[in-house]
Amino acid sequence: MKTSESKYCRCLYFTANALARKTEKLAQQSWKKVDLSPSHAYLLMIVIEKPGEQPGALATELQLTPSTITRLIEKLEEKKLVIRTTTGKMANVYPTPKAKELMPVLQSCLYEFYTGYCDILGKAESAKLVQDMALVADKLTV
Amino acid sequence: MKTSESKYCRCLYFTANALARKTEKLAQQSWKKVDLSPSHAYLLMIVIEKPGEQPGALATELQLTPSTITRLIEKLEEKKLVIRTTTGKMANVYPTPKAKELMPVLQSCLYEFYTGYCDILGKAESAKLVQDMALVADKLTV
DNA sequence: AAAAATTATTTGTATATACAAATAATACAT
DNA sequence: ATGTATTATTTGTATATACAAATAATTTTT
Repeated sequence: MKTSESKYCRCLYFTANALARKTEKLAQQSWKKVDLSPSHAYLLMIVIEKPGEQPGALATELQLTPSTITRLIEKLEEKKLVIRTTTGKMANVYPTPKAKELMPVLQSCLYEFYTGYCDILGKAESAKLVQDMALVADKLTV
Repeated sequence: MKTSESKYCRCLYFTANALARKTEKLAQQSWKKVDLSPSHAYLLMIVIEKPGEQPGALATELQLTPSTITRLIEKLEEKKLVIRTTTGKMANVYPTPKAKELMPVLQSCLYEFYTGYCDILGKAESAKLVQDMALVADKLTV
């Protein structure tokens, strides 16, 4: 079945969302082996790479709202993968040793995901699309 | 602020989702005046155009799951914009007169949304992107 | 230095969507 | 014709995300 048969389904809203749902599903597969959703996995990788970064900065980096970051961190904390220290109004998020040990597996999940879609779409084509989408997302930022 | 500063944020998953969130927000603006979410509005327009279509077919057309369609229909029913008739295991969804009257406004919302992003992105460029994304979504369909 | 404004984070609640199970009806096989 | 399989829809529940309000701390103004 071809994507979007209706004339109403040929617009940016529809297509962007449909593609996001498809990639979400694909990514979920790739990170299933570490029992993390893609969002949790990306956040965790950033925290491992930049220990102590603040929720607000993480929100900016991941283009999610602060409240969403709080929710993601809560779950990673439950899983003993990060800890939060609060000094004043600021919070800092650090990876636990358990998280650091997990890093190679996380990276292999990322690699698997990446090669998975490159196999289907072609490396250059998917890189181009990612770049175009990022550019458009920037332009649409109010 | 540029989209995705982290090296982890340069992949299909991240970019597709970020773009989808941006367009979702933009679309919400456009349909606010009819007090409908973009998904509800698109579904309603299809129902007006193809009265009596079944939930399963609507799910296929909108690339959403049947359960999501049920939920969307429920809300449109509450708002007296559609009615559902159930014959046997099948259901048919019809627009109410109220919905038909609303159609021109819905189309003007769609037009506003469309011209809104074309103004920012360029008509040809956005058409190209939409086409590319649809193609990729198709290829990623398992 | 006290009051007001700003900033960072969290919490309560809401929306969009999906998965899995339940339900119900039709079609198929024997 | 009866039992089995298939199909269409709905329901219960879960996830991802956001908005608005609440909280708490820092900075600015007076």
